[in-house]
Amino acid sequence: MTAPFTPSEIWYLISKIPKGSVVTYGQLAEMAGARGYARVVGNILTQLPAGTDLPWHRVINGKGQISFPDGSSRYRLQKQRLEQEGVIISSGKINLKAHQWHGE
DNA sequence: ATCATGACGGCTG
DNA sequence: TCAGCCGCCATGA
Repeated sequence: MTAPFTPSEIWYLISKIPKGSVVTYGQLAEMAGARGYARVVGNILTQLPAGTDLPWHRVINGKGQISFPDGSSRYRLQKQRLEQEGVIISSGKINLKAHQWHGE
């Protein structure tokens, strides 16, 4: 854990993402003051407990896509949760310009 | 110390 | 637009 931020900092940021909005892994890293650490943010999400209350589904990659194998159960769960919040997903892609959250 | 792997991202043809 | 390729950082074998 040599990263310039701790898991709890990332968890906090994620808890602040408004319903119906999304942010990218790289964005979270930047918000935590560490450009280039997108991958590490992903590593942290992997450690999340199964029934966590954090809205982890609002975190997607920079291409505007869900970072799970298309069709996998986790992919379907994330997609379903996002659509339920009003996020439009067409052709597996999300319009970042329209849904991306830019901080508080 | 080296190698592979991952919920990433940017550049390029 | 899209697939490749490469760079990036942490973690575990």
